Amino acid sequence: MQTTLPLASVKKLGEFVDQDVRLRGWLYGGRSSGKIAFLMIRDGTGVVQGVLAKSDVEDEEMFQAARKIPQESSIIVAGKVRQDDRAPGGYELLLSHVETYSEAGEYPITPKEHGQSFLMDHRHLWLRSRLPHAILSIRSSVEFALRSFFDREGFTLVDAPIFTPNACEGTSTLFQTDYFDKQAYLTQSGQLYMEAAAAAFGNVYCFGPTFRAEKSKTRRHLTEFWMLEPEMAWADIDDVMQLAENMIASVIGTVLERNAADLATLERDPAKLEAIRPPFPRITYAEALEVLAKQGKTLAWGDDFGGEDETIIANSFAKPVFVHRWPREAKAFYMAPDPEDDRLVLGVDLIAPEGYGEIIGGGQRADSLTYLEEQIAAHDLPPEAFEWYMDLRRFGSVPHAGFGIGLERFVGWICGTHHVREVIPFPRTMNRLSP
RNA sequence: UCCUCGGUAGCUCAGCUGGUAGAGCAAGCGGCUGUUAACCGCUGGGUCGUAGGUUCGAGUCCUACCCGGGGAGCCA
Repeated sequence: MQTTLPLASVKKLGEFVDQDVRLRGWLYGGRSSGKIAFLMIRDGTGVVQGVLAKSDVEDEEMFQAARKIPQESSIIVAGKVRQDDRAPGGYELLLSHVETYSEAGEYPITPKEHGQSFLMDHRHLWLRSRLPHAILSIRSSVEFALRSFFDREGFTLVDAPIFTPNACEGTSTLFQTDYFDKQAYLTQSGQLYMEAAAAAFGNVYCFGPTFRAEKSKTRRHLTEFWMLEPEMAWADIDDVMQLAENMIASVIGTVLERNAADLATLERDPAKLEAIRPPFPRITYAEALEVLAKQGKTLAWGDDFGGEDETIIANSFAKPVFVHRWPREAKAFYMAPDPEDDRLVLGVDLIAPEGYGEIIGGGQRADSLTYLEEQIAAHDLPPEAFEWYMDLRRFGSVPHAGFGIGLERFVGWICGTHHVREVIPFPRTMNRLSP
């Protein structure tokens, strides 16, 4: 074949209309009749229909061979790009040459329906299919948009460690591992490290995998998930809410701009995302209890919300909703006390619309050394594990605040997926460690 | 850990009050010049999750266990 032909990609076919090009990819599927064959060719950037007419190819042998190429074989083709409304995507390739680089065995994922479990067992192959491809493309945009947003806002990326020496919020949900002659744990959160970094750089964030050994089997849980955690020095709970809503609006704007085709593949209505503009509603924990009571769901003061409660609250608003000022017992030891009500701490959660639940948790951190010492004792935590953390209050303590956003819940909401395992390339859940 | 639903061909499933295994798709062969999860014909394909039990006879009923889906608690 003529290797001098320009190499095209499916995404850029529009630049080669009426030209002969080469394309390298995989056979996604196809149909054929006696004298014409349609090959769906996938190259990673998209899928294009190749049309192979018996009269157009170099010899009949190539036509007969091309009809029988097994699904997902890697192929190199040549042909003329043509605009045609009959083709999905608007362009098709009038093939003159089809060459198999590596013939595939019997491919397990067929065009018919499969169960979740079967597909996840073949996740390494399932990634090639349209829906996972669209979802993971959006995930890539979200990560890009998050980093861009924080970079524009003047935040410094400071990577937090994955191995941590001590159980900071109880051991039951931590993965334990041997670390030479000691025990180590996989990180649950980079927050305490970000508090240290904020005193060095001002505004910082970390972004990486975190681990929870919770035996949770729900559509919102993974044992390994990605979390982005910004932390700001000289900041309070209101700064947290403002940063969070600007971040979410910015990311959604990027996805709407870059991934319109992916959202269409997922049949996700962009109008629901276009409506997500700041400011988001802000209600206190006490007000949230009233919202629930009006819907006939009465909770005692101090109770945390279940998944169903979060959905009721979310459905009462058109946008994501902040719930702030929580009972001290419901939140972690490092939360700053509310100066106006000592039963409360300055924590804030953001509940996503449409039942996607809590996607952000954060708040203002306690900056008083004596208050923190009391809280560590009250929570029965080993004080020696927090010596370095207490140093942050001994050497120039400032009001500071931050939050963590769960990437998979965020992407799941944007994509409208049923389960968070669909939005991470290789999910880790209680019952799945491979592929 | 608890509650709940499920495990039958490569896949998705049907299989009635117990009577000896089915469909569609996939695969293989053949046909068809505009297909969109193409269509038409033919062919091959099974330790019914595992181990016991009841019965003349178990995919079907009983017991235990294993595996998976969904949910609760906890969380992002």
